[in-house]
Amino acid sequence: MFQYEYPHPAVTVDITIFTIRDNQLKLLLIRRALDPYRGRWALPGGFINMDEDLESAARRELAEETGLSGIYLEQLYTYSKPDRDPRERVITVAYYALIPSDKLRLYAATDAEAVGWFGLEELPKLAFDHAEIVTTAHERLVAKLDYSTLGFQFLADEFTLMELQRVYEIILQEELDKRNFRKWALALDQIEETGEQRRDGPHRPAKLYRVKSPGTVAIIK
Amino acid sequence: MFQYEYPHPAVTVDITIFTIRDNQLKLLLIRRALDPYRGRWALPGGFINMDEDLESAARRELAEETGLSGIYLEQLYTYSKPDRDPRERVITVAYYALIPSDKLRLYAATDAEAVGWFGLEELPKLAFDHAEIVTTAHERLVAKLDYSTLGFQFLADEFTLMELQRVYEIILQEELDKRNFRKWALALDQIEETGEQRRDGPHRPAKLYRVKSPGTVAIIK
DNA sequence: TTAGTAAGTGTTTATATTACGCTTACCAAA
DNA sequence: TTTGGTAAGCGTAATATAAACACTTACTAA
Repeated sequence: MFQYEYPHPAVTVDITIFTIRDNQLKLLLIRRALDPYRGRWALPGGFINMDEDLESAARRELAEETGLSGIYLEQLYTYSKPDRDPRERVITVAYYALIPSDKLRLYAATDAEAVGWFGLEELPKLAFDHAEIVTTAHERLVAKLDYSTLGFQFLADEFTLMELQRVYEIILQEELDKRNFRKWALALDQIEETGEQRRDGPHRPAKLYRVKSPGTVAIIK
Repeated sequence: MFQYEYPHPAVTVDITIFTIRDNQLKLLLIRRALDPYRGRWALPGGFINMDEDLESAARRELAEETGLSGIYLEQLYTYSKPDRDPRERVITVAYYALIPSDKLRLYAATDAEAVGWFGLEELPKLAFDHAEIVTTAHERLVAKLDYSTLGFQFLADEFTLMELQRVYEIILQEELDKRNFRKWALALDQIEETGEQRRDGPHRPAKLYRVKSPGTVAIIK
């Protein structure tokens, strides 16, 4: 038992994990095995430990669900409506993470009976205020694509310019001009040729690129 | 006494309150009357109540320090290093607020023995991790000036274009071209003439403007 | 009437963004 | 070995946006 002179809220982290799969922007949901909202789909997350900061807690949860570390992760917003959890006062700090398409493999964690990737247009009804969190995370992702190199985080270490363009087209939901896109991407001075090529079908092979400083997201413009 | 099965952190809000005064961007600090960091300057803030959400708590603190309500307030970031407060585990949700220069009058709150406005170049040593919070708040303010109408929040209900330009010059720390600035400001379609003028010194009177939707901050571009 | 002050106003130039089609390298089937 | 199909790769002209730049106007005070 833990006692305090004044009441304290519980604090959780919840993570909106995005990836690109099947030419769609998808996010990871778990089906809750426990009350409240048992059986309902929800964002992965959980209570923080007293000796870890919030980002560590988010990375711990991320690793539990996906087995991945070293993933791009950013704090999104803190949600605090007094009645957002029926059990007790719970404040949640939301994060969002971006996973390269080639890295995704899922682990079922103990507090979830199922786990799955959902397109944004086909989301089930979510537990708590998670639908609101997802909307905010999506807005942030779309906005930040414009003025940062966030989009590169969806790609493997080596990628073609066409793969990069597809990431942008899928997230922005619009077709982009090939020549303008390539001009723009190269002018950023954030990627470089590896010297290798990828042969992939009955056509000219594509040059492979890598980001110059992987892991870091640059603000552009 | 309040008991929990698992340990819970305390949760506070801290607010970086900006205003423009004496041709400088200033922020409000209080001198702490209580331990820890007694006598040290700090951001205004305090513990949340269990029946209010974080924004309400921030507005409550803001009103206690300044007597003002209806002020622009935005959540900034949540700070969570386990040892950031020597008393116990405290997570703080930082907000920032912008106060029109004409509205500022200060009230000394009970937990502060003094209160004052400080330019960013002349900040005293701050309690906790408040220096880091101030830096982030300042970066956000500068960044957001560029793609939103945040800057208008520093002005009274009626203002001249020169006053608006001064806000931008002070925050961006650079001189702006008068004609280009006015062209830009009017093209935003966010302000309108009141029809009134302000006579102020031995020169041509300036037209007064008002924002079309006060209180709302538009994203521009 | 004159001198001083800040408000108010357009045009030109430079830079950034958008629109747009053909050639190249490779594969597979005739 | 030639031919047809496929996606990769590449440059220029048109338009839109941003930057540079100086004089006139309305008022006050001496």
